[in-house]
Amino acid sequence: MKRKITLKQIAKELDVSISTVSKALRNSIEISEDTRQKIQAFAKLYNYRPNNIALSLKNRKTKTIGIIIPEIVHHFFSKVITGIELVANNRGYNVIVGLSNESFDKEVINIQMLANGSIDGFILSIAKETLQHQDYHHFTETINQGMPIVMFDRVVNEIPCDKVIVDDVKGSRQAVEKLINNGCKNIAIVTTKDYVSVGKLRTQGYLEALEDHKINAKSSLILKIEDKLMSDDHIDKLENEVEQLFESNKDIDGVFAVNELYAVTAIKVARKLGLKIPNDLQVISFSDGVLSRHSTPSITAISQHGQAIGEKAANLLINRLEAEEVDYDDETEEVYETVVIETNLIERESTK
Amino acid sequence: MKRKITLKQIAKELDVSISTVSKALRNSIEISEDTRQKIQAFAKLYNYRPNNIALSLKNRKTKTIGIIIPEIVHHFFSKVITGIELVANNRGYNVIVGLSNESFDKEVINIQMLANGSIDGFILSIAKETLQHQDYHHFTETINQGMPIVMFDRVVNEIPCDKVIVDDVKGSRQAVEKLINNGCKNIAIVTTKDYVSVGKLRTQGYLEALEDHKINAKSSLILKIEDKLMSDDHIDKLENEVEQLFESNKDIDGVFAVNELYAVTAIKVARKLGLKIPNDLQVISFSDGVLSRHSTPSITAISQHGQAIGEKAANLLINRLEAEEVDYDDETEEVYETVVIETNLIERESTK
DNA sequence: TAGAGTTGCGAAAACGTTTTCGTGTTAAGA
DNA sequence: TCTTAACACGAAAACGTTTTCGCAACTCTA
Repeated sequence: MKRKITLKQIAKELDVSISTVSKALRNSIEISEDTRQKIQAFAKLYNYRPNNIALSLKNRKTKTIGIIIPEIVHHFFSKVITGIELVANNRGYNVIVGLSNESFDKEVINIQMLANGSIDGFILSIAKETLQHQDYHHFTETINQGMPIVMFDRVVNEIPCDKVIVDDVKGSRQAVEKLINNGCKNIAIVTTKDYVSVGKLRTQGYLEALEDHKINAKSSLILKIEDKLMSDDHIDKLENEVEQLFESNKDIDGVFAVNELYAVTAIKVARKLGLKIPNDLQVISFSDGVLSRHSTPSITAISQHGQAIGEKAANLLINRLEAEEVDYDDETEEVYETVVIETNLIERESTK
Repeated sequence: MKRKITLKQIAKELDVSISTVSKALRNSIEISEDTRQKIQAFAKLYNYRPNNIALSLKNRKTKTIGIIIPEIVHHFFSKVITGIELVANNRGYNVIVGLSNESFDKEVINIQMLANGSIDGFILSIAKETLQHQDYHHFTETINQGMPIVMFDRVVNEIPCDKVIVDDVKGSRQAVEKLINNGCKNIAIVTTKDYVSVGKLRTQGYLEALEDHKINAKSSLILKIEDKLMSDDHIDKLENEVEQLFESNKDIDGVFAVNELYAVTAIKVARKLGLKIPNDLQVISFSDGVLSRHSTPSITAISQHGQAIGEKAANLLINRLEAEEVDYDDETEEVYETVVIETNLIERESTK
């Protein structure tokens, strides 16, 4: 087992100085054709590659992006990572992933672990617990130390950084409009409690769509699920709640679900109650994942374009990182961008 | 915007030497109580944290694990990452993720990018293209340079490294046995072409189960799908092939699918043909993901325990990394471990 | 042949740590 | 008062690079 070879070792073997080796390998004209070839041949033979850590230390940048997301077993988030990784790799960056597990503490720890030189900047989506605490000091501290952050999806306005979001309100409104245009008269929403920011926004979109069409929202048609029920253990509890919704509102003919799981659950319950989809009941889901595509019937869904979000976020971050190099004028007030990625509705079998 | 503070700056401010600062912060008894407190207070005030890159360079280890997987938008792989991240974090390591996209070239590039000092070791699952090429030089080179690798799921025997796998053959055999015991007489398998290693193994398990029960395998009941059809674009092509299978074998009463997508497709087609599940047809899927759990009917599936695989792989790798430190006796022949994670069958509505 | 310019290479600093070793000062013991 | 030990701290090396600067040894040119 041969350890990785270094400049120093090459220099010693070939009886030249370290500087000469370095220059020769970078094709400096300072070095004579002869020595250059000799050194390059030797380096190739021993498969020399410069040590990344040493380079990072010298250049004071790591060419690595830190990603922190609430969970990874999730279609949307993994799509985003795919997008980030794609452009990061193309632009010569690596990605290092931390999971917050929706926990505030883990989020803080992850950020601290990475913010000490390991990475050049963050791309992240905020943990639910953090959103509840409304404690964002770890973000501001990081930014104050000169490390840029790009937030996506779950963002908060008070933090000065670039953001990439989908227009949850608009997407939801379009979905509900679709139901209305398809003839639905009693449209229910299955959503989360309001402290989940996207849930709240999607509910808002639902309400706006109804209002636009002069339909009175009925609170009995708004089912707000406790977020903890998302876990697979409580799936029957979720079903019960949805079933109650249907039982006490026999006239429901459309359902807007703020995520895929709520959508499939609604469909499952509806079927159990003898409703035909899409004839008796039409369903649209926010989030276009594997469930929407492959369950039967397939579900009309709002695509958030996770990969595009990831790509955009990565480009924003890298642009900022590489702009900093030129612009040493630290006094210029930073101006941040918020990019909205358009959603679109993918029609499938669950709507007419 | 204040840049991150360094030992040097603290030393300068407090008019002591760098060594003193370093020692004071590490609570060395060499430093007097007074100076120690003064330095620690100052460091705390300025929120000093040692620079990870400098530490990595000095210690010649990064406390970072490189993960390379074929894709991340995939329930199994993201579960594995969750497991890896969990134990890595607990043991003080970060994870850096590279995606091969099933491409040989991207796999090689990713390994080279990370193998130059960025990480201490790899956990990876081999890309399909690499398996076809049967070109594993990038793995052996990495190992020869003293960087340990742990492979999971898609492994190849000729590489000397630790491995974590599921027993695809056994799991499949159990699934098919379950179908047999449930009274199925004509069990079809929907699998991949043989060059996909796990597909081949799962087919083997199917055949073994039949043989064990003295049932003659019929080639007409074995549907081998071209792997490219996994992509969402070719979903109807997949459906056609499955439909043909059913059409030309009206007596099929059980299906073993080597992945979730094949299973839901089989169910979809069967329903279209008027078959009731599980009465007319029972279905079992390899891989227990979101589809098995949440489609209707829910699908009996073989769980591979992705998270457990990730945890085991991470522990194997870190154990090896930390063992190396003690054991400087490089001449001892390395002995590698292959851990088999038991699968188990999760019964749901698609079987009786 | 002296002066100037070119060529080819090495020394050293820097990035931010940790750690070994050395050293000056003070206190204690004889 | 002298020796020794304890104490408190600093200098420097090392990790592996890149790059600036300096300096010999040439090759021209006049």
